[in-house]
Amino acid sequence: MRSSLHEQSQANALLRKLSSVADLSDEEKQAVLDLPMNVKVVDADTDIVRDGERPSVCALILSGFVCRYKILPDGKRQIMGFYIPGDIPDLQSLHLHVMDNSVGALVGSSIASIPHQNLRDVLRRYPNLGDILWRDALIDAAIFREWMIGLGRRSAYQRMAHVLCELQIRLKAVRLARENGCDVPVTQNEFADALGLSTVHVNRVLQDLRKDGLIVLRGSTLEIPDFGALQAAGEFDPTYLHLRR
Amino acid sequence: MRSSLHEQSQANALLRKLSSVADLSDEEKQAVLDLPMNVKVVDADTDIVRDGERPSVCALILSGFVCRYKILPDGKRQIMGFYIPGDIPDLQSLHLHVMDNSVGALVGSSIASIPHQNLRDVLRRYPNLGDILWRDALIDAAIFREWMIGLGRRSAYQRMAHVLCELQIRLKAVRLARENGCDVPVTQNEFADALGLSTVHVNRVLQDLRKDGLIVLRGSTLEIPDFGALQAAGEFDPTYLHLRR
DNA sequence: CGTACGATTGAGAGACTTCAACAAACGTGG
DNA sequence: CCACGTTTGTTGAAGTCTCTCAATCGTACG
Repeated sequence: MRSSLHEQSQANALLRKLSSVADLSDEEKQAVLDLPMNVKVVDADTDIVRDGERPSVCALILSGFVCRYKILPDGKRQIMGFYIPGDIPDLQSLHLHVMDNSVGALVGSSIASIPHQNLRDVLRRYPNLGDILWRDALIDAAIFREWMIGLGRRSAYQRMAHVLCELQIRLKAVRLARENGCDVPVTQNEFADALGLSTVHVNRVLQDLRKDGLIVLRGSTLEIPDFGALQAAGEFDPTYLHLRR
Repeated sequence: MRSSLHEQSQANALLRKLSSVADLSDEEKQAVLDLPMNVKVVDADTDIVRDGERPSVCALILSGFVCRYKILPDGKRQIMGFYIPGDIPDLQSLHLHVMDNSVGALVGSSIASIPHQNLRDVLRRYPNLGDILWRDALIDAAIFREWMIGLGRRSAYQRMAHVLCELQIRLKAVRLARENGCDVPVTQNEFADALGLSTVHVNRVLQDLRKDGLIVLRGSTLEIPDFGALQAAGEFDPTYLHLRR
């Protein structure tokens, strides 16, 4: 049997995520559940896919926390996005054969590999499902654009506030956040590489946000006492996430 | 008749573009040519789609030069990409109903509107064509990522060199560039908003690039005497454009 | 031939970086 | 369960890339 109870609960991460951006019929849901998945557990700081590779599977995140990044010739790193359970950070490999960036786990994560071929078969059979995944890829792109805006035109303080709002909302959409906070297993160094800043400056900006009472951050535990205030500080408008309702 | 000779030559812009990233069968080509298109001419500095709108058509660029941008609450602008003939800058609207950015013409341009419904019908009928457009959207996203890298981790000088390389290669892919140069109808102010810089600094960086013999730029006419040198200066690696061969 | 937009220049200011050191937290083995 | 090493966070000071302001210059077009 393809869909053991165990695998179903795993695929649910994907269903939960897809449901947060679109409607699925029961038949489509079952088709997703029937997708063959090879689960593996990866340690923190381990690559899931590497720049230049030509994957034949897609990686669905079941648990953990993952980022997309690229290392420049001079060793600098740019993190281009964070990915959470339910996300498929290398969905692009379905149509773009060579990876132009790497994907790595920030903490121990469990990852399900879905062969491209099976995915393609299902999408041909259920075109609506294809549209939903396409839509998902477009939301990914919308997030890139929003980050570009931050990198190009927002201050360090705003950028940090913005990314924390984004993570809170995205985690909440898949029920992985508390009402006024969430778990953000991202080091200051990683935030720096995501926000185009130095680690030192990230540290100072976080202190400012704390001083202003916008966040309480101890280790990876983030509390947001007043989301509206943080949102205003970061000019965060969730439209770009294209969540339903 | 849908496909008059005139319209065919227009749709060719799209075919030329799609052919630069994937293979199309004759039947698929004809399906593209048969797409109904409503052509309009827009002036420079005119919006084609606006942030917040819910378009029911996609805009195919037949001629001209277009950018995707967003205005921030404080009036700052971030340009998130340049679009050239053959591009469909608002293809996302097919699956993302609300625009989260605007698209505007930088110079007088002619734009063909293709109703979503017709596009959807063709893509259902020719799933391979759907994959090709999806692929195109993924390349768009890859360009966003590359710009993010620039904004986050590259110097102003590198960023400028990089964007000029990108434009030259993309224009060449649709036969709109000379062997060692092209026409770039972008003001220094617009480059500034694209690269996350001030106009003044763009001006100085351009002078540096000229001084170093990497570019000859008079008005909108760009000459690149030694592409390899400009490429090296901007750390430009065309992989992310996912062009064929 | 004036007007307007884009390009250019100079000078001073500011946000963020780099370097370098130290403190705290964490995990792991004895 | 403590000791120790490694990772992560914090602080200070000096430096720099890029910005802002504000004026001037060039040039295309009506």
